[in-house]
Amino acid sequence: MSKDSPNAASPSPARQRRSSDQVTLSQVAQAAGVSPITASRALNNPDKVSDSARLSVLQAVEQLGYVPNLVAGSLASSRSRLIAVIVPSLINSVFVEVIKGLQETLEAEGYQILLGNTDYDLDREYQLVRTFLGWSCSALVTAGLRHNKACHTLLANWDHPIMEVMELGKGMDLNVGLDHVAAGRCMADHLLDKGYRQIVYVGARLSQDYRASMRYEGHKAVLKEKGIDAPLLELDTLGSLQAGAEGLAQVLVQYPHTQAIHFANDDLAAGALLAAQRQGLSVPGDIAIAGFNGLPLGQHVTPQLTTILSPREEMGRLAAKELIQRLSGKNVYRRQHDVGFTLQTGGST
Amino acid sequence: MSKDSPNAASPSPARQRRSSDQVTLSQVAQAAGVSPITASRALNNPDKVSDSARLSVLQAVEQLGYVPNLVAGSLASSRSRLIAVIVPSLINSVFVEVIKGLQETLEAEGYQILLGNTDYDLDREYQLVRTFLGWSCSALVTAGLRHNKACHTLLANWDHPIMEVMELGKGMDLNVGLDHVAAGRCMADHLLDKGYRQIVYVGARLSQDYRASMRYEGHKAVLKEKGIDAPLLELDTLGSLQAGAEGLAQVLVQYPHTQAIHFANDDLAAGALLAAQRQGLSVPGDIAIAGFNGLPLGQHVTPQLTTILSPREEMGRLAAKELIQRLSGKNVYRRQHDVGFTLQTGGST
DNA sequence: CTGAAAGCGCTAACAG
DNA sequence: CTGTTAGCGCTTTCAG
Repeated sequence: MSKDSPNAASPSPARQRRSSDQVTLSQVAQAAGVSPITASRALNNPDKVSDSARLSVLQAVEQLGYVPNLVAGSLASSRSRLIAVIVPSLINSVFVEVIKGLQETLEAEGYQILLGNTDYDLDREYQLVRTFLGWSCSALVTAGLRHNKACHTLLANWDHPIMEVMELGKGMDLNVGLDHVAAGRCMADHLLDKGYRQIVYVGARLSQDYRASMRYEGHKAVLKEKGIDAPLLELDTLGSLQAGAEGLAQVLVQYPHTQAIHFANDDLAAGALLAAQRQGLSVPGDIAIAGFNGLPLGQHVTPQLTTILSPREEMGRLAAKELIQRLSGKNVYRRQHDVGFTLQTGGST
Repeated sequence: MSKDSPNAASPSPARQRRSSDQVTLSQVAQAAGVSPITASRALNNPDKVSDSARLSVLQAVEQLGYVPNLVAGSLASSRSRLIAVIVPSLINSVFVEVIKGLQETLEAEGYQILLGNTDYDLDREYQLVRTFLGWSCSALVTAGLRHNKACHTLLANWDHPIMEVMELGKGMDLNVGLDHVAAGRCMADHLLDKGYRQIVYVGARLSQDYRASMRYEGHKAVLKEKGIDAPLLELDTLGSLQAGAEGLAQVLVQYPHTQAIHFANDDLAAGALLAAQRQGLSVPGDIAIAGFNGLPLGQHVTPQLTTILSPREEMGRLAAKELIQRLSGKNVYRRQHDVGFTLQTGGST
């Protein structure tokens, strides 16, 4: 009268589930002549198992072609080794470089990246965060410190590490980035040093790329301190070489006496520089051009682009290292890391 | 004498698991006054539930701040809405553009991307595939048709869609890409048309970037047909503007009579073109330069770079669409899509 | 349209 | 070092 007897007139009828043909850990254990939990330990905590047990388990794994079901493991342990990474854009190479730094460091530690793209939409970010929390991610990385209210609430109540990268400020947990206002000031200082007084700041979609507008704030502050106007030209197209060329054209029309253009990034700046070249304008003779990011491109155009170099891959690597520290139980304090930036003076100013 | 009585002297002592404070679907159901399964249906199959039930469930979700546990759902249903995407590099913007196309299409359908980077290492690819299969991914996308044997076996026995992108050929399942040999032929034809006869092909790490070497094969075949030598210069550094500049320098030394350089990609070609500019070499007067990819950069340098445009984001979008078709049960046939390429003639040749 | 029961495959907790 | 037991939170199956 065993409960499991197939013929028993038990109240619960035999209910079958479509069992996938996947090899399970129990099968491995059986083949190895140990209990499932020992097989589990042989794979996840090899030290806590005898050599002979470990060996026969590994052998059985090989033989049966066992692939661990990570979903089941995560549910049971409520740990996933999944790291959510949320960026506003993949077109902008800047974020990709941060992802690269994150990825090479995290993957080496056995973490996997779950990638989300908000397209600069904070509501989208909230949706992504919800989804990712549902995957019991071990940690979450977002580009930027700004979130909508729902997202903020959700994250504030989440008890895993949160890493906010790119900019520096009052974050939710961990923070690795640089001071964009200071970067804007730095470049403005440089342009003033060089003797330019008629300076236009050109950016693209600043309401979205608010870090670029922080740089403009720094830029403007410096000029205001000297009593100099800081006109702003905002382009409607995304930052790109093409947009930079258009930016140059618009500046020449709207502000004909301009001596220097401070572009929000190197894509725009290089686009303008190459366009100037095509039009026979001398840089910096007719007009000086500066950018931000320190993309390789800027170092290969003639004249070399004056820009501010930000350590993007390094930012990703550092963020990943901090997270790994946290996830291994160390470093429980909130931490903020300023990765800094470097003014790179080229011939374009 | 209830089994669950906390004071019962039952043989199984009360074993507690650290229950996370997470709100569960059962709690939602209870708050809504329905059974868990009805709550589940209200969220996943809204049509199969009465309006009143759906409403009270959604209300309870809101009130309790319920976040679905996707891990548990996946385990129970063995479906995950996770798509594994494996690329060989994130530095090379080409793959990022494909990812972007995939991502915008997949995310719109509620799929999430699990990102892996092999660094051009097929063993690493195998490891990633194993891990990703463990997540019960709904489908897998890899860049390229080459896998090691273990990986091939694993994938051959996997019963979910597999999409191989970038190149065209005999794939495992679905395939979206372009013919790289033909692309190489196309550019070689163009260079011959223009009257060049001393042509060097310059690539970087061709054993890794085997698609570039397929293009070289096409290039070589065309030249051989005309009885013309097709010297190859292989750089040891990764493809970049810097490497392109070095490539130019090496060609000028090793093959001083060279009339044209066919570079494996636009990064190299643009790097060479900008370097030529700095050195006062005339392009194409002193030396002609051609690339591959159709990066925006090539259209902004002077002279414009002759290149072959490949529709990368489009490739990602198409791949995603095909996968979605397959995942919704349609389109059960093996499919191959040639996205083609376009010769873009610039002033550099 | 709704519900009860039975797992998905694995690991935490406890006991030997 | 090894095993037993009981879930993780959800969805499937079957039955109303």
